[in-house]
Parts: sequence; structure tokens; C-alpha cells
Amino acid sequence: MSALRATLEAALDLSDGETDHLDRLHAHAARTVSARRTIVSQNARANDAFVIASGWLAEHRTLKDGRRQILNIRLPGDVAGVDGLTHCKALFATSTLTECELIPLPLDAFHGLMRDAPRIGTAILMRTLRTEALLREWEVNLGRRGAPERLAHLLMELARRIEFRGLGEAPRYPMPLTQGEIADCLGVTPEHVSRMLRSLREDGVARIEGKALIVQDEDALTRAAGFEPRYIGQDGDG
Amino acid sequence: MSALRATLEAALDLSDGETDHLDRLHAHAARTVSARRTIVSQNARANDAFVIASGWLAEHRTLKDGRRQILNIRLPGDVAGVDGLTHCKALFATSTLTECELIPLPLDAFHGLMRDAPRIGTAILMRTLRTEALLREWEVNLGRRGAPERLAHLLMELARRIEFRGLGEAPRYPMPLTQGEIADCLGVTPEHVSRMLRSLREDGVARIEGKALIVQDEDALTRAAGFEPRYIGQDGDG
DNA sequence: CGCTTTCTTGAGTAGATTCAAGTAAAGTGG
DNA sequence: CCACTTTACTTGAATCTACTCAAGAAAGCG
Repeated sequence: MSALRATLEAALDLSDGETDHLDRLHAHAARTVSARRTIVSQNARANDAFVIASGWLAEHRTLKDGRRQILNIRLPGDVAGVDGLTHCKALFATSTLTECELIPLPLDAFHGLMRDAPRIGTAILMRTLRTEALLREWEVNLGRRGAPERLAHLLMELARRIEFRGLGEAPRYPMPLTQGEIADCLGVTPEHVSRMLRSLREDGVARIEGKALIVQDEDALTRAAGFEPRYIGQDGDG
Repeated sequence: MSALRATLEAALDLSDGETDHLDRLHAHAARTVSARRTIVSQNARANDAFVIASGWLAEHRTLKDGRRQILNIRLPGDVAGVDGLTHCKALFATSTLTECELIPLPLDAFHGLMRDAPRIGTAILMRTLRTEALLREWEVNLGRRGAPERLAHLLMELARRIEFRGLGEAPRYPMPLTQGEIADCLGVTPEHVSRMLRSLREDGVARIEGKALIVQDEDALTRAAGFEPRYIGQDGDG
């Protein structure tokens, strides 16, 4: 509960009636899901959106021949699955990357919410829309940056988003992704990710150890990424 | 006016008060913009969203060294620039690909709209959110498909969207993009686009002639694209 | 018509893949 | 806690895709 309410209150200054509506939205108890489980399958009909209380999610799509692209990483505080409002069938799958605590928001309750507390509905939609900024950055990454640049960019983006939410601090950030999953974010092979990480490690720029990312030389990583962080933060991150 | 109102009426069944609000939104006259002009620059503050009455727009982002990625193509009937509501500065540029007639929707009027006619505001936001489905498909395209597959996929997507809006019919569709622009959609070089188009032409699959795309063998093109059209249409296109 | 932009085509190159083999790490069940 | 199984990671060599550079042809535009 608090996660979503806190975000919305920062933007809106809610009335009592509105907080009531909001509380009714997450009548359901938080659901704990273990790592690497699929919450919503491609083409399935979703019944709930989720507020992520803890843990990481990935939105991804798999082609018929097995190639997979991760479209977006969702961190604690994000609202995932709002697309269920606008599409009958999920165009992409949503899976846990770590164990997650998810607070379900029943999608059918949204319609009532739009009627009875439109400011909240609008705020959630606009918040979701803000999040989509990340997708465009990923498009640039996939389309117009070379693989090492893409990797550096992904690492910087995650570090910034983690910092912004107070989930970690320089130089050490949580990093639950496997190299295979990183490969699926970047559109490259896992072998290539391994080679690129070795190069970053040997150059003393950054390393992944255990489930942590250690950024040893942030300037170098920023340069390697051509990172322009405008799209993270109040104005960009969701 | 009619473009947006027609779309919304299909979904909503508007009251008189609501159509009034909608009409007030486009108090301003349609603006004609010639081809290859930038409507909104990267990092600029936008004052209006736009309903595209006619013409094609591209959303794109340019890196410091000049590499450019087209993020999305917008066709007549689309609403562009709603992201101005959620971001102070534009994270990407918006430019005309052809001469366009654009109906400005002042962004500051949106806030009143959300208060006074929330159903309309919500409908516009949800419509925008639906459009974002295309971005995810582009991510898959850029990340996990080879260049010829990507090209075929782009052509199929455009053909379907054009058909869906009644702007063209098989086997001949409007195609105002230059090969350089296609390259910027696909994340490849213009030379490579030229080569791939030659190959499609020589195989009798599809050709671009003048400013038209002629799909000679739709099955072959669909196969070449690995095209899965679920994301176009009522449930996906915006 | 001349000028610019767009397109075409070729040859050589670089970046990332594939395939293959082996090592390390993380779970699982006794 | 250990042996076993599985998954994740590493590294190398050969291959292929798409890029770069270069130069010329065609198509638009004033």
C-alpha cells in the first residue's frame, strides 16, 4: 500500500475520500512470488496490475524460435501491468527476477476508480506514461549503440534508478540479473556479455560480484555509455 | 477536431458537456507544417500535443555524435506529444516526415480537462498508453531480429496500420520514408537498407516505387518478418 | 539546367555470433 | 555435510552479418 500512496501523495495531496478509494484498490494482501516465476504470460488475460513492494520484475517477449528480448526492468515502487487496462491480451510476459512482494490492484476496480476518484486514476496513468520514457531510451540503446556501450548504459541506468529509490548507493548496487538476462536486455549473446564484463573488470571500470554491481570508475562507465541521465528521476523514472 | 472526437466517441459515447470540453481543447486552428520540419526539439519544452489530421510524423532521438534512432512513426489519427504532460523537457524530437496538418491541443488545457471531464482525459491517456505497445514491438525488432527481418517487419507494420486506418489498401501503400529514415528506424546504415530492398525487389516480395510501398507477396513478407500482428488494431494501435 | 539529396554497388573490415569445450557456482537430496 | 546435478559463466576459433569507405548513378528541386 504505502508504496503507491506515497508516490501519489507526493504529486497530488489526496483527500480522505481519495485515500479511501486508494486503500480499497489494494484490498488484497501482498503476494510473495519466488524468483524467476512468470506473473503474466504472453497472450494471457491479466486480472491485476501490481505495485512492487520489493523485488525486481522483467517485462519480456519471446519469439517463436526462442529468441527473447527483455523490454523493461521494473524496480520496487513501480506499478506493473497497467497495460492490462488497455489490452485484452498481454503483448509481453512479466516475470520475477528475484523473489518479489507484489500488491495486486484488481484491474476491474480501476474502472470504478476512474469514475469515482479520477485524479487518482489519472495520476496512475500519468505515472505509467512517464515510465514509458525508459522504453524509448532502450530503443536508442538497441538501435544505435554498440554492444559495449549498451552494456555500460544498462549498468548506469540501473545504478541511477536504484540510487533514486534509495535501494543502494555508490559504488555498490544490487544486481540480481544473470548474464543471460543481461544479454536479453541488450539483444546480444550471453557469451558476448561475459567478454564485455571481463573487459570492464580488467579495465577497472566496473565488476559484478555475487549479486552486486560495483562501479569502480563511474566517470569511465558514463563515458563508455554515452550516458545522458535526463530521463531518470522525478521527471523520467516511474 | 473530428479525428480525435471520432476515436473517442467510438470508445465512450460522449455527453454534450463532454463534447463541449473536447471542442474547447482544439480551439486553435489546424496548423499546416511542411515536410521534414521539427515540431518539438529534443530537450525543448512543448506547449501543445497534436492530433494528426493528415501526414506522417517521426519521434526520434539523436546522440551527440549524430547517430539517430527513430523511435516511433505516427500516422494520421494519432495523438502525438502527450508526453509533454508528464515531462518538463522533451526526451525526444518530433518531426514531420511529410507535409502535415496538425491540430494543436494546448497542454495546459489538459489539466482543466482532467478535472472537468475526466472521462475524456482518461480516454486520451489510455489511448496514448495503447500506442506504447508499438514501442515494445520495436524493441523486440531492434534487439532480437536480424536486419532483413527488421525491415520486413517494419514494412508489414506500416502496411497494417495504414490499412487499419483506411489510408491505403493492399498491395499499394503510401511510403514517404527515405531509405535513410528507414535506416534510422531499423538501427542500420542506409547502404544496408538499399541492399535489403534490392533483395526484396529481386525476390518479387515487395518494392518501394516513388513514395509507395508495393507488397507483391504478402505471405513471403510476413514470413520474412516473423510478423505477429496482434499488436495492431483496436487492441493495439493508437 | 545545375545543384543537392538520395540511392546504388563494390571491396575490405570490424563487431558480434556460433559452435565447442571446459570451469565455476549454486541447488538438491541423501 | 557431501556427492551429484544443474545452471551459470568463461574462453577460443571460425564464421557471418552489417559497417565503413569510396565512387558513381539517379532522382528531386529551384
